[in-house]
Amino acid sequence: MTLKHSKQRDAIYGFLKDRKDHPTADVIYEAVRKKEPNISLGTVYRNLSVLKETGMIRTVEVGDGAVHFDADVSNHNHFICTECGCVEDIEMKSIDKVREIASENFDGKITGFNTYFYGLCSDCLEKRKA
Amino acid sequence: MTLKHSKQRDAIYGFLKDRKDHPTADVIYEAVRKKEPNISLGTVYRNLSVLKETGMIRTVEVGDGAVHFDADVSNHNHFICTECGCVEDIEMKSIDKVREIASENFDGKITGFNTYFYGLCSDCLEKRKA
DNA sequence: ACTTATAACAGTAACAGTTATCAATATTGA
DNA sequence: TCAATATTGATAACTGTTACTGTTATAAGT
Repeated sequence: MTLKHSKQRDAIYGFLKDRKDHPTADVIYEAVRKKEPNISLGTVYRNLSVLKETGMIRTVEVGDGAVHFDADVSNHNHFICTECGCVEDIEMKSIDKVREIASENFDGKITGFNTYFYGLCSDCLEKRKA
Repeated sequence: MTLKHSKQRDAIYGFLKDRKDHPTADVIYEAVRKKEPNISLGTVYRNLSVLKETGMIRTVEVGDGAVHFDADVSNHNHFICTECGCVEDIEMKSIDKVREIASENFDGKITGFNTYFYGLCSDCLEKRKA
């Protein structure tokens, strides 16, 4: 199945790649609709899944029921605020050490991992102090 | 809202605490039905959510669309096989170091984290070799 | 440019997991 | 035993997502 070009897919990826938050399919749909008013929600889901398969985007499982999407496929992890639900990137040098530690105690083969951090984002932390 | 005792909740927790896999609500429902044939799926969901709120169980977000449940609330992490989808506990001494590393590069407050490991479980690894 | 093959589309119905509603029942404390 | 209310079973509703269908857009060959 060779990919064909489509402006809908362009619009979706174009929107996502400028983003550092991690929108859901629904948010992406509403946003892309401003450029492509006739786009269908099904098209958004279909293309997000194609983009994921081709490795252009990744998914982030926040645990709120919906899947979030991230056009930054570099090796990084995520922080989820338990108060406002926002999702932020979190940079960690030396996190790859984690895989080594885990592999020592496991007899299968570990190919990758995701770490999700929970807590209060700096905004919510500020609001609590006030 | 003070909790009242219920045999349905007992049955659910009783089933879950003997388990080292991480069943979904649906699996729990089918299993508990053998002891409590009249139990409703809604009751299962309701009690799982109560048990989680009271800290007796925790949820595991495997990323397969359904929420998995774990009666082991001790500090441990999970491995998800990308082939068969099974979920296993993974023991890691010194994983708490991860939080420290992450906190250094983040200006909110990190209260906890979950790491999900992906790869091939020992069974699937064996099958591939054969 | 015209044709053909097929990926992608919009629209919508269907689906899975979960939550909410509600009248009836079970548990608790007085 | 009685009243207060948490819990229940049954079911309807809701949400995020996927599948289906007839139509349109894209790419490649002529």
